[in-house]
Amino acid sequence: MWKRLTFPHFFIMPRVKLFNENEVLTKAMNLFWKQGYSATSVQDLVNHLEINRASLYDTFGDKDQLFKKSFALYRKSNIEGLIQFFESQPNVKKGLSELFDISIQEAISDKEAKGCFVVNTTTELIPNDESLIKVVEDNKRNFENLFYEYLKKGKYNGQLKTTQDLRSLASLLFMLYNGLKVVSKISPQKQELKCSIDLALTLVC
Amino acid sequence: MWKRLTFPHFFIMPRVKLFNENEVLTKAMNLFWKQGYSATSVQDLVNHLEINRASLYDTFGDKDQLFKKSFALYRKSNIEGLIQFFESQPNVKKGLSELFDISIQEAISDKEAKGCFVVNTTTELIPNDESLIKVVEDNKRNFENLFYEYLKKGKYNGQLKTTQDLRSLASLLFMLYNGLKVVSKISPQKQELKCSIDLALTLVC
DNA sequence: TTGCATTCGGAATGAACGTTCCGTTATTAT
DNA sequence: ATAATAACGGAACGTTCATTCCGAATGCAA
Repeated sequence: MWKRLTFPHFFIMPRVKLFNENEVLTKAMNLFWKQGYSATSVQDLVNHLEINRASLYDTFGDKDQLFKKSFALYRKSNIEGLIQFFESQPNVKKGLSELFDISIQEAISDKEAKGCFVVNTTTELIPNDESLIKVVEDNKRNFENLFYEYLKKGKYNGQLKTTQDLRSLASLLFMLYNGLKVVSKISPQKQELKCSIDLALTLVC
Repeated sequence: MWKRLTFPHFFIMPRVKLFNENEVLTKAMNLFWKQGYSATSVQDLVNHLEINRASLYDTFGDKDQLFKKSFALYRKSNIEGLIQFFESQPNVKKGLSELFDISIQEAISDKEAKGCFVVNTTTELIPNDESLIKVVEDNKRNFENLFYEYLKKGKYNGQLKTTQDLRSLASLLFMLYNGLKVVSKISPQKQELKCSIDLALTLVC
């Protein structure tokens, strides 16, 4: 951060940050994701982020703000990842199938079994934290719209023959996605999860 | 609680509890259900349960044990409720439809939007609390088995014509149930939820 | 080199945490 | 009435909580 004085030839360049703000925010995101808001203490954060207490407060504000920035980072990369994925999958039926397969694979691979940060936050803090309600509603709308547009694309190019209401189908897929993220924390068994999902995806035909 | 001395004609009946243990446990269950484990302090419990701090510790042990007893009470009434419900619904297709309808209605009616205690606990404490893993696994198995037996009954009495694998269908229903409980916390809108569920239930035919 | 803005390490803050303890009160069989 | 016992109210325990503060260290422009 620079401070520009009255005379433009007076510039003061103080000591620079010794850490990368995005890297640290990612670390915070992973810790909140794993442990939730309440169970994560500032001391936990100081330990895992490997920055000073004061630096944490100077850079990110208090615990609340750091959590919200971490949560925003997660949602952003989640949504952007989904957009990119759909763009990379011209076959809608195969794309949806692959999307859930990847989710299952991620759930199995994650030894910390963190599940989904949005799902975890929803069940932990909604509706007690009013400032988060709009955020998760918005996230839901975004997800469902992406599903809907993708389904619509498949319908119009003839890949999907279904006569079901695509809005309902989109919100069902979102609901299923949430359910998968919960069940994955209980028993992350590939075959069982895959059978359930494949069965549900017979609705997309 | 009695203490029987050596000579059976010496009985001592001390002051009795001034509260109903089950009523208090139900209150604790509702508070943990609403707020989660970490966000609920012992002071919160003392306030809401309207019993003394010492009585709480004397009767239920520490916070951990009180939580686990509350959680067990929830699971027990949940499972027993499901068993009774299925027994009261001879028509399997209609029974499943009604079950989810009731869940949706409950979600909309609950102004506290507590969701499902098991789902909330799973996302908050699994897998960080090892002692709970078996418990939620067991709960999942119970639910899926109840779904499975109910589906099997429908299949054999001719109500269901589906050729799908009933085990997969049962675990899909459980996954869907979990998803519903999450989405209900975000936007408890009857019509949207019902459309999604009805669409999914076309798989049970 | 000097001066300054910022980071850093760590102590310090007061409040809240879970838990324990104790003196008092209440209940019941004798 | 008395003795015995548990519930009760509330203070007190040591710990951890989120947050603030301060002196020292650091890096950059002049």
